[in-house]
Amino acid sequence: MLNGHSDLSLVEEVGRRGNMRESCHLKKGPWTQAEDAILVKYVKKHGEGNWNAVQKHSGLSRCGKSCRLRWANHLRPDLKKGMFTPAEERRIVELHAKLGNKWAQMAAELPGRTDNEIKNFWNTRIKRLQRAGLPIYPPDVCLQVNFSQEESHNVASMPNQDSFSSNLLQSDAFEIPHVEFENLEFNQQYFSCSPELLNIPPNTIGSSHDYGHMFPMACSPKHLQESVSNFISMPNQLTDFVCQENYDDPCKASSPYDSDFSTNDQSSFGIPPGTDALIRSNFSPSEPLSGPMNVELPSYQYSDYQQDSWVNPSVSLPLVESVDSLILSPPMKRAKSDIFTPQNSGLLEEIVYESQKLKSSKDDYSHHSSTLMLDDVANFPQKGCELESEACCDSNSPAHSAASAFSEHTPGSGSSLDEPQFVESILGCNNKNETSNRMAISGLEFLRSGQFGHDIGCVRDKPVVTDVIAALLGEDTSSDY
DNA sequence: AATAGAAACAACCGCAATTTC
DNA sequence: CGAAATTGCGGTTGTTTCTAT
Repeated sequence: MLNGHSDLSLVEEVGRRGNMRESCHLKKGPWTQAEDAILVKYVKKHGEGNWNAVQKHSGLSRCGKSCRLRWANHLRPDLKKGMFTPAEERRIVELHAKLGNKWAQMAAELPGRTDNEIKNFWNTRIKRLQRAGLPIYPPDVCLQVNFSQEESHNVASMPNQDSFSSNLLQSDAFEIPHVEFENLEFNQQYFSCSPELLNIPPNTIGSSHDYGHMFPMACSPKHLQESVSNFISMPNQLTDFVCQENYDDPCKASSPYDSDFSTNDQSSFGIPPGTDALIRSNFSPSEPLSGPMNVELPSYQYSDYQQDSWVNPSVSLPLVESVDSLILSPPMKRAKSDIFTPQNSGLLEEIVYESQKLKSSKDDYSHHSSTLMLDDVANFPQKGCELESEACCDSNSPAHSAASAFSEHTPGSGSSLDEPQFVESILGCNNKNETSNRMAISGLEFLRSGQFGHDIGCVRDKPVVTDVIAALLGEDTSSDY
C-alpha cells in the first residue's frame, strides 16, 4: 500500500483530500487509508507511545489522542476483528457484573478486543434488553457475582478480592455445601429464576436502587423477541421471575406506554403509596451487581420510562395479546426452554427454532393461553421433560444439541429425563450446577425470612401473584383470569 | 422503491491519573 | 515539589448500515 510512496507523498495526499495541512487545524472525523498508512508506518518505526510526536514527525494532522485511539482500536496488529463469539459475550456480561463500566479492564481480559468495542457492544445490548424489559444480567451471572462477593467478604484478609472473584468466575470453582432438598416442595423455577431477588437484603426490597438493573422495563414489542433471544443466548440461562409476572398478567397491564406514573398503582410492586424512593433513586444498570458503585451513566440509562417502570413495572409491559413476539415466545414457554437447557449452547438457532415451533402451534396455544401458563408452572417438571424429550427426539432441532449438552451435565439422565433427575439437575444436586443449588438455598432463606410474604402482601389482591405463590408451593391452581 | 427507525460502529471530548521535566 | 505533558478511560455523539414497513 505504501509502495512507491514516501511519508511526504502520503501526507500530501492526505492533505489534498482533507485540506488539513494547517497545524492549527487538526483533522477530525473518519480516518482515511492514507492516514492509517502513515500511522502504521510511524508506529512500526518508532513504536507505540509518544503520540503527540506522530503529528510532528509524520506530518499527520491528527492529535496524539486521535492517533492513539486509532492505533489502539483499529490498527493494532493483534486486534481480533469480527463479531463477539458467544463465549466472549458471556465473558463480557460476567465481567460487567463484576466490574461495572470498567471497559479497559474488561478489554484486558478479552485478548484482541478493545474497550471501545466492548463498550459499544454493551451499550447496544443494554438498549435492547431495556427495551424488552429484560434483566441485564442473566440470573446465573448475578448469582456468580453475588456469591463470589459474598465469599470474598466472608474470607478474612483475602489478599486480592478482585482476582479472587475473577478466578471464581473463570473456574466455576464454587465450594457449596451439599444441601438436601427432600422437603422442598415449591416450584424451584421461580426462585431459580430470580436469584438476585432472593439475595436482596430484606429491608431493601421496594426501596433499593441497587437492584434496578435486574428489572429494566418498558417493552417494545418489535424488539422483544430478539432481545429475548439475546438474553436467552447466555449459557446457563434461566429466566426472570419478575418479568415473568408481568408477562403473565395481561389483565393488569395498562398501556405499556403509559408514562403517567402518578396515576399508577405503586403498591403493585410492593411499594407503599407515597414511597418515592424509586423515583428519586439513581437506578444504574451500569453498576456492577455489587461492590463499588459507579455513578456515571450513559444518559439513556436514565430514561423516563424506566422510572415509570420502576414505580409500576406492571404497566410497562405490553398486553400479551397485542404482541406477536410474546405470542411467539410466550413467557412460560420461554421459561421452559430456558430451564431445559441450563447448559444452553448459546446458539441463536435454538431460539429461532423454538420460536418457529411455537409459532406453528400458535393457534392451538393461544386457545389455551389463559390457563396454560399456570399449568406450565404447576407441571413444569413434567412438561419440561416432555419438551426435553421432544427436543431430543428431533435431531433437527437445534435444541437437540442443547439438550445433549444438558444431558452431559446431568449424570444418569441419559436420553430419558425422568422427573426426579430433572429436578435434581435443575437444583444442582449433582454438584455440577452449584449455581442453581445456590439459588435454591437463597430461595429457602428468603422464604424463611418472611420478607417474600411481606412484599407479596402488598400485591396479594392480584390473582397472578396468588397463583405464582401457589405455583411456588407446588399447587396446581388453574384459576381462570 | 422509499422511508423511518434501530443497530452497529467510529471517533471525539472531558476528566483524571500518571509521567516527565 | 509543582507544573506541564502525556496517557488512559469512560461517556457521548455522529455517521453508516441494516431492517422493517
